Amino acid sequence: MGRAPCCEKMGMKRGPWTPEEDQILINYIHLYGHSNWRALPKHAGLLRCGKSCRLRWINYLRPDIKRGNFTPQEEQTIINLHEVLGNRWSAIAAKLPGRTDNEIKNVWHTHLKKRLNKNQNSGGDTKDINETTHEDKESLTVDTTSLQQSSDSITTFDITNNNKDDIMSYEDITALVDESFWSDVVSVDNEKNIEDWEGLIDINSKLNSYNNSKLYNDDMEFWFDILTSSRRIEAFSDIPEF
DNA sequence: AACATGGTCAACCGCTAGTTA
DNA sequence: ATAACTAGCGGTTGACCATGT
Repeated sequence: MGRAPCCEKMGMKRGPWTPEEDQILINYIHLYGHSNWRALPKHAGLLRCGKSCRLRWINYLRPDIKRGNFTPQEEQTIINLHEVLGNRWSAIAAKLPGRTDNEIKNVWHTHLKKRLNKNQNSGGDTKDINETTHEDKESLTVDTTSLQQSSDSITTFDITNNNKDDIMSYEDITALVDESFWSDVVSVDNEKNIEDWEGLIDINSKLNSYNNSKLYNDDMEFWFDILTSSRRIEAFSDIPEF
């Protein structure tokens, strides 16, 4: 695959955007949209590369951007989604209207990660998913408060083993994350109940596949299987470290 | 007041996936 | 089938600011 030539080689401007540049970009996008980022700066008369324009628009100039501090609910949502999705900032951002992946990433690295580490050291129960233990995998709780923009109610998906008969359905899990995201990585028929593929999942073989980077070249597919199948598998301690 | 240190965040870099010719 | 190209993503950097010494 080829690579687009770097903007600095084209004599493009870099660094912080000026209010004038912002205005030019806003005006242009309002008039013509942004169907082609690469051509946009040229047409708009900006000495920036398309990448830079796109980033500026998405992270700062978009009219639906929500500025200001994150609410405790938003922070909790990030923490919970991060536990499920990992560093998929764009997927997390999709669940936080008005927030950008860059912003969420920054908040995570500057606030939330430290807070979690603190909690961890003081006996807290929230851990990085890469370090999750058997017990952790059995008690992942996802608070989707902010997923429901039009509702004040809190919907919580509890996939603990407190109720072993209550299998988390595929629909439950897909409700947690962006549909398009899951449709990309899950190859199971949507109509099937999770129980239909009980027995098909063998954790060890999946781990082998994962390690071979053949079938599980996407971490989320791997974790999706782990999250769903772990409800059924007693001997989680057999999972090798990787 | 001057300097050091740490936190924050906008922007850049390098890569991959998807699309098109 | 392949190469060229673009959009988008996540990791990283560095400038700026606040706070501490």
